[in-house]
Amino acid sequence: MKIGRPLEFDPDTVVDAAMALFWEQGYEATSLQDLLEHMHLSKSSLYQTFGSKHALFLRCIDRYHERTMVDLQARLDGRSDGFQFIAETLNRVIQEVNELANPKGCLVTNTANEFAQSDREIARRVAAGLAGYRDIFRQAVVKGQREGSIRSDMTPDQLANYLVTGMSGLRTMVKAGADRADLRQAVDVIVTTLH
Amino acid sequence: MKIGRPLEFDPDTVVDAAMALFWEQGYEATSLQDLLEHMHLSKSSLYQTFGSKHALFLRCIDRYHERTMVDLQARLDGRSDGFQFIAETLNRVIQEVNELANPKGCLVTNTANEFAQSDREIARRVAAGLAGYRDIFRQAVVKGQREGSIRSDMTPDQLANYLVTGMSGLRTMVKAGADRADLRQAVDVIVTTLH
DNA sequence: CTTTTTATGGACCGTTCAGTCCAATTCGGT
DNA sequence: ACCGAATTGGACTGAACGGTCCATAAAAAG
Repeated sequence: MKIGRPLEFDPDTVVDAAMALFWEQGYEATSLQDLLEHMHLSKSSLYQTFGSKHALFLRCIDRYHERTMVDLQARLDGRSDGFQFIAETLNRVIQEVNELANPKGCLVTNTANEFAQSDREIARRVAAGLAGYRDIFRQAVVKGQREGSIRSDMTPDQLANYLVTGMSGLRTMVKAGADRADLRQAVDVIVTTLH
Repeated sequence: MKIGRPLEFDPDTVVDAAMALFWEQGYEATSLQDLLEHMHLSKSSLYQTFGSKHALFLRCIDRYHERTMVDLQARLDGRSDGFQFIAETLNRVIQEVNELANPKGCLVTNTANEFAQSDREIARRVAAGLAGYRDIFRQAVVKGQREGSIRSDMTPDQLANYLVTGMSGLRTMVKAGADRADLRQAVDVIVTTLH
């Protein structure tokens, strides 16, 4: 069995580069030119490996989702306090305001806002991404309720939907250029109302 | 003083048409071709009247902001109950899910998500738009606190930031294709926590 | 060293983009 | 009727878009 010339690049590495671009600029605003330069790939290699810009984008979303879920789950599992996990997760969104000049937000919610329901495959992935976030929050709420740090007069599902909504809202506020103080107030209310 | 040939169109009417397109599709996704067809204008007329696609967009945002603010203020003033106003405003966001196949959301928050801070003039208008929403909510909270229907252990500013965040989050959830039931739960929690 | 398999660079494609320009037209004022 | 001012349609522009294709290069297997 003959095997041809091997790839000169690591697929995961170049997908990471593409992901960073899409994350920062969105799908439409990221040109093939952009991608080729930052992935250090020739056009042929990109098309041979990924098929199309669209397919590459889907792959980036999948990778993003996978990574953020693993990260969130690890942070949740490695922490006894469900309430603290939630507070910390929301506060991380605010952190971006200082760290980046123009915050990238979350690839999933960015994509939700760019495409809405206009692309089936993308819509499916966005829905899956949101469902994942909701599930993480649900777990955290269950944990917090068991520990007594989160109110028990509302179901974990209710509070999970509430928290996903809150986090998405924060992301939009960050992109809209809201002051840190205003974001802080919003987070404070969300966190306070959990007790 | 001689006056030339008069315009064959009403500027306000054609701006409304452009606004609807930008609202539905976003700035980049709306081509000049699109605009010309829906505005029933020739290219020359558009450029002569508005200068550029970008300038037209700014004008659309201004018009949108002006109209929504007038509408919100009128609804707030014509209602004695601050709490009810807030509940109704949040519920209206959910309504879209049934009414439109793919919901348009809010032009201001859509724009925030599309451009973030990458365009100064747009960023300014987005910030102004959000500030307007926050002010409306602040008024409603003050009213509700006076009436006793809204908790008084938090300042109107705090709750206003909280509510703007919540509404923005709902908009993202709608675009992401969230179930009506899930949105309902999120709104219920937000509304409940106001008491 | 040859053959086979595959990657690669770069030329090329048709389309669409926002924007410019001008000749023809249309209307108000005199 | 005429003139001046302003609108209008349509041709045109250069650049950028995503995508295709092929000749060349390179490496692994025999």
